[in-house]
Parts: sequence; structure tokens; C-alpha cells
Amino acid sequence: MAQARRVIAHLDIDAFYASVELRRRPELRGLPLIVAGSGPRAVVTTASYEARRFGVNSAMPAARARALCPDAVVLAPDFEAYRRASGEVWSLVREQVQLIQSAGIDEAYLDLSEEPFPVALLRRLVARVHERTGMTLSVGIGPSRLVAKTASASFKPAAFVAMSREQAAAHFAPHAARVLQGIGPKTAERLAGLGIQTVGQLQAASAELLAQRFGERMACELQARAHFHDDSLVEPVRIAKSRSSEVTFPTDVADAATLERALIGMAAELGEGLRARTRRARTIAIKVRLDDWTTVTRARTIECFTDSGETIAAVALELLQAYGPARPVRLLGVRVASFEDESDMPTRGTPVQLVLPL
DNA sequence: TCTGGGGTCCTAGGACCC
DNA sequence: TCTGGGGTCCTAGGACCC
Repeated sequence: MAQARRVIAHLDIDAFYASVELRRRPELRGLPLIVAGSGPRAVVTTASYEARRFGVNSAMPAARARALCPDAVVLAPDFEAYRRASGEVWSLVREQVQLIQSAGIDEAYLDLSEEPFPVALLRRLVARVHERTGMTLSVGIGPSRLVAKTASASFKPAAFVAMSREQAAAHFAPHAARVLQGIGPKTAERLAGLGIQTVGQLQAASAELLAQRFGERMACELQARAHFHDDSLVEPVRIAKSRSSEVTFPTDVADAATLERALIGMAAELGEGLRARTRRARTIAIKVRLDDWTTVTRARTIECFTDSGETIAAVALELLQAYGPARPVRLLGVRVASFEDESDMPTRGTPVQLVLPL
């Protein structure tokens, strides 16, 4: 059933990791700050706004970031601290709002459709989070996740913007199509090949032309986004479909024994994770990235569900041996999927009941 | 000075069954 | 003996997001 009025908010903690670091190292405030690993292949996890002015951005190789901004303070990431800080922020939000979908450590969507005064509630929330944690939230408000997210992302830091679908469609029309969620570098490039650079041009593009280039389904999806049509729901509970562990070696590895040791370690980790969550998987996959960046995946689905690191390792090793990388390996990963359906699993503490169909 | 790690979703093709 | 179409399960690759 269609809902009369949807009010969705997107909340994003500004420069999250950098903010956590600044909170405990206030003397660094105002300086360009980069959070990045120290290895030769490390990338930037986050940069303060001062560092961003030098062109430093997330996912950029750390070495390049240092070159762009030699005076920046570079800190190694402390994920444990970030998880704690994230918990502080989101538990404050959860005190006020029930329908929350987490979107990573520093973002969430809120469904405030049932709230009589959503904007006032969000104002109070932003103030409270800032007062209690020192973190600044950027907030986008709209009739959909797409409008909310695009608004918060484009007006941050310290954004607080509400827009209707029509306003978003008009406001973002001159912006690059890339601002729309779901349009990444590849799709933007393909669109540019059709002469489509902006959201407005995508709105006005011929549906036939788009369908020809992208297929019916994706074409419809692209144009719906350009007009900010989106009825996806805020889903508070999402059940994971896969878990994985991967490692990029500091230098490429040609030695089979080293690869096998890494694989066994990751398999053990995944087994532990599955047992901790009382979940079991049937599909075991490996991912291998060679020194020339070619990336290959191999998967096998086995008869029985497993949560055993040994079983995962045995299958992963077979897959690796069957593939037999012909070049030095840059990255190696293991993934488990096809989880046992939760409804088929015995629930702890509740006796199993036989339910007959009516 | 080359490009992390953890996920999700989509597509396309093949095997197999009815 | 060939022909057909749909559905499900599985694998591999790719795009995207945080």
C-alpha cells in the first residue's frame, strides 16, 4: 500500500575518522590530517577538510597523499576507537528514532514518516550528538533515500537540507550525473560517450538510446534516478549474505606455501566469525589478484553447510591449486556465502515446534 | 607515487529438470 | 530422431558503495 507521506533522513558523520582522532588530539585541530596505513600499498582512509583542500581524498594511495600535502599529520587508523565512537553516536540517535538503517560506520537512513515534527527532531538530534560526542552530523531530508542522501552528500559538512523530489530534480540538474548514487566512474564514462554529462541531460535523454546502450532495465533505473524517483525502504534489519577476508601483500607473492598459509589463516578467521554468529555456509570462494591487476574468482558449493575453518580452508586450497596462479599474487581472499536459512535453524532457547500447513 | 577491505547487486551463460 | 521453453541452481565477472 502506498504511503501518503514519506520522510526519510540521511545522516552522515563529517570526516568521521579524522574527527575521532581530533577529539583525542585537540592540538591537531586546524592542521591537515590524514588517516592512512603505513604499508607501501596503503590508501587514505579519511582526510580532514584542511587536507582535502590539497586534493587529498579517501581511497587515494597514501604515498600520493603525502606528496600532495607534505605537511599533513598522518595517523594510522585505529578501527577499534572508530567503532566505539560510532556506537556512541548511533546509540544517541536510536534513543529518539526506531526505524534506522545503518549504512556503514558513519552513515544511516532514518524513516521519520510517522514523526509529527521530523525537522525539529533532527535539529535536536544534531545538537545532542554534537554536545555529547563532539561529532558533526550532516543531514539530508527528503521523500526518499535518494533525495536525502544526495542532499546530505552535496551540502556537507554540517549540512541540514530538506528537499522535495521536484526540488532535487531541479537543483541537481546542472550537476554531474556522478552525484547520483549508483552512477560510478564506469557508468559516468559510458554516459559521457552518449553526450550525457549532467543529471539534467540524463533526465532529458532519449529512453530508446539509453536502453540501446545499457539495456532496458538499467536504462529505466538510470532515468528514474535522474528524476529522483526512489521508493526503496529503510530496512532496519539486514541479514548478511556473505562474509569475506582478503589481504593485499606488501609485495607480490610467488611462493605457493606463503599463499597457502595466508589462505588457511583467513579460512580460520571466517570459521570463527561464522560460529560467533551461529551461521553456516555452503559456498566457499577464493579471490586472486595478480601483479598485473587481473582478478579471478573461483567458487565451489558443497553438499553440507559448514562453520569449520578446516573445511573452508580445504576447499579454498583446492580452488587455489586448481587455478594455479601463473603470475605473482598481489591479493588473496576467501569468501563464504549461501548461508543456511535462519528459519531452518534451531532457535536457541525455544523448543523446535512442528508446524503443519493449514 | 599506482590503486585497501568489506560488502551488495546485476548479468550472462551453462547444467539440469520437467 | 529433432524440437522447445521455463525454472532453478551455480559460477564468473563487473560495477558500485562505504
